[in-house]
Amino acid sequence: MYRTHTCGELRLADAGKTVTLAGWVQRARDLGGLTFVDLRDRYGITQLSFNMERTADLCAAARKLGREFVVQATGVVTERESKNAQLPTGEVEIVVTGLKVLNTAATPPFTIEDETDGGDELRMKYRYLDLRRANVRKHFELRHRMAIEVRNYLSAQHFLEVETPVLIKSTPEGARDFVVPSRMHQGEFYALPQSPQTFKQLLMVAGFDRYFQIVKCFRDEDLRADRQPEFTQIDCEMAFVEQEDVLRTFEGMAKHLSKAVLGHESNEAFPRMTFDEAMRDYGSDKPDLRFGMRFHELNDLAQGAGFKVFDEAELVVGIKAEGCAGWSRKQTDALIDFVKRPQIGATGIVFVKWTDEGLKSTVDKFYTPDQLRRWADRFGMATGDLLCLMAGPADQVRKQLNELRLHLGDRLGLRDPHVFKPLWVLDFPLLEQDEETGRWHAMHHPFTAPKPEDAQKLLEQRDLGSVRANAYDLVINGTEIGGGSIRIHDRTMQEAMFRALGLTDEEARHKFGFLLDAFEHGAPPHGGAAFGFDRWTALFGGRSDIREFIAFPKNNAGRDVMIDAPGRIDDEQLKELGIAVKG
RNA sequence: GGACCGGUAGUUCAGCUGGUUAGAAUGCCGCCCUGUCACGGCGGAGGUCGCGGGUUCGAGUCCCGUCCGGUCCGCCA
Repeated sequence: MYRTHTCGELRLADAGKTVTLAGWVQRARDLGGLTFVDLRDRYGITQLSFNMERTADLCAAARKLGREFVVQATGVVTERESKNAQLPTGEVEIVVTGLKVLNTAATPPFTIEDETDGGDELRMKYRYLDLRRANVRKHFELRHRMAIEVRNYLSAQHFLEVETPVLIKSTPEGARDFVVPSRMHQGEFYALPQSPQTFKQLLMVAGFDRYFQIVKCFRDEDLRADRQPEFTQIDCEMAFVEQEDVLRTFEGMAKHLSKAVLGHESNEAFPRMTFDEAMRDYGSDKPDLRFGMRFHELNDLAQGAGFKVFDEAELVVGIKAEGCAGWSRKQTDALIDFVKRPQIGATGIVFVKWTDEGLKSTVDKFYTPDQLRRWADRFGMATGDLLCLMAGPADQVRKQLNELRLHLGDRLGLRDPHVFKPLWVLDFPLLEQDEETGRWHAMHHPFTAPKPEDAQKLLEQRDLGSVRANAYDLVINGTEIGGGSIRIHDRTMQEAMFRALGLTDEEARHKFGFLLDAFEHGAPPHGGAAFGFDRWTALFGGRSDIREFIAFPKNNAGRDVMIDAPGRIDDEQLKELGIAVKG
């Protein structure tokens, strides 16, 4: 037997017991006649004590222990002469009577401590050492609790967990697929699923009624701090439901997770906003509602005064930064620099500040104090506030002002990671048009049903841009946590959708014939949702980088720097697969 | 595909408008120390300044290219 107890459980009440512990050497402190060793495992740290007078040989051995050696120690639990209140086990120590080195260890390249000296690159290369750190491990404990509670909730709601295949067929709609060559069918490829979408719909046709799965999904697209090529989704589908049923079910799940995992309890219904409202009031389809700064449009009050930038703009819109009227020229210039960066690409900001001397703007020569007064009224402005106004093409300027709003939220400390503000965004457009090619793309995915009142437009392929979908996103703190829709369950409608997306009937049959066929065999009305499990966990963990919550993540170039993947394969393997690689 | 930030000791970093032997902290090694817990004291080793080219009397420092890491835009049905 390697151990009788873990390193986190012994207390004063255990004094006198003879125990055996096993773990890693966190640190050894050699005081000359006395040596202390902090022994660490997943559960905590327990101090081992060695005394030169009583057990000289053991003490000598303890002095030779290096950091991260794996050792087994037997001894008597003893009350400490000087206690450590910082440690749960701090009142006791093990007076060691037997010590065995189970394995030595090279000096680690960074310290295994909460405040490590290791940079990201090293931490990822030696991820197995990084994961020894308590504050990294706690991310996985959180992830575990989240998964357990998702299962608890959904199971109680009669959802059935079903596994769907990972080797499927490429359907190049939307994201790029990862493909896997087939040895038995040379020249043919499987694809890894971007989501189990069609399979879960088929499970509805199968009459499973309610399905879920915590499942890996794959998308061959560029990475971000919150985007990995393989990620985990809480994937759900329900039969015989309308949008309201789905929203209620998953609002319930979000509240359950919040309560069970974070201890936050609330009976308040999540606020709801249509896509159009979100874009108009926040310039984003995922507004961060932890703070205000709602957009207000000023075309009617600001145009026609001879200020060309405003007069010629499609939209004049602004936000109010409370208490920022005292900002210096340098500070406001920094905001202008921020929005002028190529990533945002705005041309500038017009400021209006309300100080003790009254309203003052950077465009005073075009507007009377009375006019500025009317602007101020629209924003509910008070002394000390600062207005930031931007103008330009509507879509563009909304997007730019959204960036400025989030930036100001950060600067003013209004985005507290421990405050959670959920929001349902509803009524997304079914389709969006590619500006260059003029082609229509599904905004959510091609299985999303149009709103019943817009269904005729889709069937007749007219006015496609105005077709709304029964699609919804769950947004928390400005992060898209998940989304879903009521699906098409009718062959004719699904064919109309594929046609709108520019697929010929033949292409549609070739790619999705199995689904179209299934719709002719008694497909029930159904709908569902999917949630980004990594993102949700990171959010509850107060972080925005999902890599911190994935045991072995990829770097920003899609590489696993620990195992050095992707890598080349042998010529022999290539030959078996019938694949020739250039270069 | 694009923009920006970074790369100097095992590690985290400093190194000014170019200047002679490139520093600190920590880690590591050695010696000392009987109540430490970030133990303490003394001593020591440790560097192709990512790589290549250029400018210059002289480059860690300036310029060009390149590689690596990170953030973002595009992309992500």
